[in-house]
This record gives sequence, structure tokens and C-alpha cells, in this order.
Amino acid sequence: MARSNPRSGRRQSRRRGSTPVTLSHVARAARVAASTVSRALAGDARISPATRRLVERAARRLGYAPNALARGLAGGGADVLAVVVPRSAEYTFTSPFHLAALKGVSRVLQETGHLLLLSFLEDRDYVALHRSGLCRGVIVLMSRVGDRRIAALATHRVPTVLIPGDSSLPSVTSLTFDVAGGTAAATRHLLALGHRRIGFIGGVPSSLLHRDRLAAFRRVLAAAGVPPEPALEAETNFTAAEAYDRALDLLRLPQRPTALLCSNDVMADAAQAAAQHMGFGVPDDLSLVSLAGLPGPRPAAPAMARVILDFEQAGATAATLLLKLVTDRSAPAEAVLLPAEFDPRGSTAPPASPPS
Amino acid sequence: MARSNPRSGRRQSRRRGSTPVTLSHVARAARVAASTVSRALAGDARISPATRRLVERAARRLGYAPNALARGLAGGGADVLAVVVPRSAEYTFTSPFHLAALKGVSRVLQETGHLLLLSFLEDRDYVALHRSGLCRGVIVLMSRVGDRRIAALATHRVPTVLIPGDSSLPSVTSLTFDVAGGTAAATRHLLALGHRRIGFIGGVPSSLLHRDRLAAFRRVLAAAGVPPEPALEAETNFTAAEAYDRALDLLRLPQRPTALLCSNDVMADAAQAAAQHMGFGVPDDLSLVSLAGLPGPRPAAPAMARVILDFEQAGATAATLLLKLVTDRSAPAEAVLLPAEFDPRGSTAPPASPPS
DNA sequence: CGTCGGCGTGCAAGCGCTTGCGCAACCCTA
DNA sequence: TAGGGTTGCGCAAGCGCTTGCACGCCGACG
Repeated sequence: MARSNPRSGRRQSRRRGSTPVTLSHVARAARVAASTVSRALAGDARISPATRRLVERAARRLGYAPNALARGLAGGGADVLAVVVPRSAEYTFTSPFHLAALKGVSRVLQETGHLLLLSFLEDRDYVALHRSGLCRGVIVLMSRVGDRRIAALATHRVPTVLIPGDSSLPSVTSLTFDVAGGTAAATRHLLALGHRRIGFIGGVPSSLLHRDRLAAFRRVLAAAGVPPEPALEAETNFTAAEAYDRALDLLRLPQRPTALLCSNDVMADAAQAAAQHMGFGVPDDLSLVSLAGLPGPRPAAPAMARVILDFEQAGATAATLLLKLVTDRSAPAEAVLLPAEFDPRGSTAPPASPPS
Repeated sequence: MARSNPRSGRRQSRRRGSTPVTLSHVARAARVAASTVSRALAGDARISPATRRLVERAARRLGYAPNALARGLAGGGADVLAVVVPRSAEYTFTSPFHLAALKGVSRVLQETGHLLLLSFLEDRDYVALHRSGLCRGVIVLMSRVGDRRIAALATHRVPTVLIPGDSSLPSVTSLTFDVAGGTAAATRHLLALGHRRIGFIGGVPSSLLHRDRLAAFRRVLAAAGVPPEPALEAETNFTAAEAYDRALDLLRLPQRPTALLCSNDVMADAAQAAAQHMGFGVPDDLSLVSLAGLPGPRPAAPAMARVILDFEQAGATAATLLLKLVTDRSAPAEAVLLPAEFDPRGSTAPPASPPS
């Protein structure tokens, strides 16, 4: 052990070897106690400026890198936040929405000098992840309703932020898009254009966003006196392929819908392809609305009418909120509602045959 | 401290509170020593099956979750591998190639029960990341030539895998696509079709892949007796926007190229758009080749002739190699060469005006 | 001139875990 | 029944760091 001989340790101060430089090495080099080094590097006000400079120079000279494990063990934890996505890595790294959220989170973490732990938990326990000490808090992206692991996070008081939130877990800080409002606006827009037979191509029933959208859709129709028609409501696994098939199904109905509400851009594009396949033009023969699109221009033509969801901003805000939760464990849970504005564009028009 | 009173601790075994359950809690519950619990849970052969079962049941009953920090401090380190990308999170989460590699890495890590630490290091020290103990090894994605931080990883003996490799660092395990071979094949293909004025829209000069491509391009041209023409070689920052502009520049040349080699699919698509903008059809007026495409079908028409780079496979292999390096620190560095096959498709044709 | 506050440092106790070593108790053989 | 070798477990030391507390030094006060 080099450590057994302080003198030799100091002598080879400029070594580029692989011997890990620890606090005590710095302490010996600076001729102070390890605790003084720890405090000096942490910016403790009790350490005199002279000593601090001494320590800092010694640390730099030796190439000291603090051991996050030890620091975490002794103190609060490492400067790491986790993002868990209850979907496969394959899907996560493909979904524009997940990616946008990850961008936002990453941006904030980088600005604040934190590291990102990414986990695609399909089996692992969320609480164990935090218990392991590897991260100080977790952001859960697109959790499913009734996921017991999320509830466990709450009972174990793990700093957590949900995107979107789960109304059955009010004690957990969450960011939720007002998809109900956006969907309602989109539905009203179609009603105002004269549509009465409106199809709804949703996602999986356990999706929080799907639930909110479907409820809003039904509510607005009911308020307008349009009788509910289950045959016009379809479920998918949020993929383009299934959206395509369901769109085909709906368009082949004896009384086909004159407008289609799709869960997101990817699915709306698929529905448009399906319509095209059947010889229907958008928006002349069929109005199309995407209930989730990222901000910014999209190349497709005609410009799709969409509800805009800024997932990147949501990710950034989530990270900021989590950072606050982590530093102040007693901070109250918040439930932030993010806007989901409907942006009507070229893909909608009055139905071809005017309503009777 | 609940710990001060073992009895009360055992009594509330089924508590859902937030008191962290430690090894010693399990030890008391199982009436054995902490070391025995540690060994039993680690699968040490010295522990009798009976004791092991006892310990396992106690651990499960208490909801014990090992502390990765402590484990890492005492033993080798946490089960975490890091992927560092020397680009912004913004870019990384947008580039299909980076995402594909991340998919591959994630898949392997999930299968082996490891966690993924993601870092977009623009300033931070790579070595410090490892010294911090937070990860056992790092995968560097798309590093630039001469990045001193990569060299530092080697001198500090940090388990590292590079995608792609850097030939100036033979001691670091790396995965490199044979882009030279792919580029050469593509260039020869164009030459065989009769093209003599071939444009090259590359990336940044510090990119390893860019260098290999450009060198191979020049080499093949020289071997065919085509005189070098610097005006036909363009540099970009790998974005569609710059590729579009450079393509426009090249196509406006008095003696415009009859074929274009683009660094990747995104840039080739942009070049096609530029050609279209100028009224040139592909492949009739202009042959187009992408020097980097992911496997699998692409929607664009005509099907782009491409050099296929399976980044997802590369990511998976990198993770596997890194895992090996981590467990066996004395394992020799490997330099794996991945295929980069040229797949000629509809976007190339003989030049409109036959060569003189 | 003796004593009382700071102020700046050092000491030592842990954080939760792994692991080398020692020590019983056991079974087998002679 | 006594010797040896296993087998199964506990003890305690440490991994590198933070932090409560004690202590020595200084000037300032009475």
C-alpha cells in the first residue's frame, strides 16, 4: 500500500498512475487533517481562506477526485437523479415524447451538475433503486394507472416526480398536461365544423393520458347532445401500426366517421396513411386531429391540427422540482398543470356531406 | 434510532415506514451475524442451505434492499455502467445513430441487471466519473480525435470501450465500423456506373468516422486515376441544415458533380431535398449515396443506396465487452471491426451525360 | 496580568457493506 | 475414545468520506 508510507506518496505527486487519490492523501500533502480537507473543499465557512487555498492547490496538484460512494454513504447521497420509464429501452428511445422529456431533464441536470441514471424498469423495484443510494430521487415517465411501485415510492417517502401525475396519488409531486382541456377543445372544434360522427383512436386503457382524453371526448360529445357510440372508440398500444389498423376498421364502418381524433402525431400520421389507402383525402373527406404533438414545425402536409404538449419543458420542470424535493425533504407535494393547447390547422374541414 | 433497540425493530417487521432496512436488521431477525447475511445473500458456498433460506426469508420479510453505495465502497463498485457522449443531450437524443447505440447498450445492461448512467460530458472529467465510484466502466460514443479525456481514461486504466475506436489509442478496447471499406465500395460503385465528378459531403474534421470516410474516398479516386478535386469535398456539422446548404453549393458549381456521397441518411435526405429544389431528379440527374444508414427499411423513395451501420448491435457488443473488462481487469484490449456493407439501391444510376 | 470568548483544526465515530481470519462444533478414522 | 480434518459461522477491520464535539490558540476584556 502506498498509503503506508506518506513520504513516498508525496514524492510522486505528479504521477499519472492509477493509484486512487483519497482525501487523506490530500490531507498529508497539505499537512492538515482529513476533516479539514473535507470542509475546505465543501466550502465550509469555518476554514480560513489561507488553509482553503492550501488544500485546494494540493488537491489539484494530486488530481484528487472525490469518491461519490463514500460521500454518499457518509452524507446524503450522490448527485444523481434517476429517470425510470416503465417501457422497454427500445420503445423509449424511439418515442419522440419520451425523448423530448429526457432532453429537458438532461438539460437541467447538466446545468446543475447532476448525473442521470436511466432505468427501464419492467421488473425491478423502484424503491430499491432509491434505497440503493445510487440516486437521490426519481422521475417516473408515463406511468400506468395503478402501478403499485409508484404507490410504494410515496409510502417510502422517496423524492418523486410523476409525468404525468396520478390523481390517486395526491401526495406525489406531479406534472400533468391538461389533455382533457386540449381534447375538449379539439372535439368542440370538430363539432363546430359540423362533424357528428367522430372517431377516437386512443392508446392503452391503463395510460393516464388516454383516460383523460377519452373522458373529455365523451363529456364534450354528451354535452353537445351527440349520443355515445362505442363502435367509434378504438384502443391501441400507441404504435403507428395499430393506429393504422384501427383507422382502417373505423373507415370501413357502414356509417364511417367524418373525423378522427388520434392520440398523438405518430398515430395521426398512420391514420392519414390509412385514409389515403382507402382513397379518402384529408381534410376533404376526413378531418384528422392529433391529440399530442411536440412544439415546433412538422414537415407533414397538410399541417396536422394538434394539441401541443411541450414534453421537453415538462422534463426540465420535473427535474427542477425534483431537485427542490431532494434538497428540502419537507417540501410539500405540488401538482403542476401544464397547458395543452389545441392548434387547429389544415387537417380539419367541415364534413363532406353536411349534417342533416 | 430504532437501531438501538433490536427488539422493537423485530416487532414491527411488516412496517411500511421509511426506516431503511440494513444488513444488521436482517441479521438480527435471522439471529445470525451480519457477515453471514452478506455471504448468504451473495451466494457464498460456505453458508449452509438451511441458514441461507433463513436469511433469505428474513430479508424478504423485512423488505431489505442492499445499499449499493456501501457495497460499492467495501467491494468493487456498483452495478452501473456509464455511457458518455461528447455532444449535447439535445443532439444525442435526436441522432438516430446515437439512439440506436443507446438501445443496444440498454438491452444488454437490462439483461445483466446493470444500471445506465448517462452523461453528456462537455466539461466534466471522464476519469473523475469513474473515480467517483458511481460506475465501473464507461462507453464513449462518437468521441473526437485527439480528445485528451479519452487518453486520460487509458492512462488511468479505467475500463473503457470506444465506439468508434481511435487508432492512436491501441490500448483501449474499441468497436469500429469498417466505414473505409463501405465508403470505398460506394465510391467504386459510382465509378463503375461511369461517374467521374463525385461530391463528398462530410462531417466535422475531428470526427473519426469522417476521417476514415474521406481518406477512403480519396484513395479510391486516386487508384482509379481520377484527379483530386478539393472543391467537391464539403464539411458540415453532421446536421441536415448544413448538408442541404453544402449540397446546394456543390450543385451550383459550373461543373456540377453527377453523384454525391453524404455522411449519413439524414444528410443524404437533405441533399435530395436540395437537388429537388434545384430541379434535379434522383437518380436520373444526380446519384446519391448515404455513407451511414441504420439497418431496416426506410420509408423514403427512391430507396437510398447506403452503407449499413448497425449501431444497435455495436452498442450491445460494447456493453458486453465492457462487462468483460470490468469483471476481468486484466483482460487484453480488443479492437473489433464491425462490417459496413454497401447496399446499392435505387438512388444511383449512370450519369446523364456519358463520360467523355 | 489572569481569564473568557471566539475562531480554526483535529479527533474519532460512524454510514452499510465485504472479507480475511479465527474458532467452535461436527464427523470420520484409528 | 482421542486425534485429525472439515464445515459453518462470527469477529473485526476497513472502504473514503462527513460531522459533532473537543481542544488549543489568539486577542480582548476586567
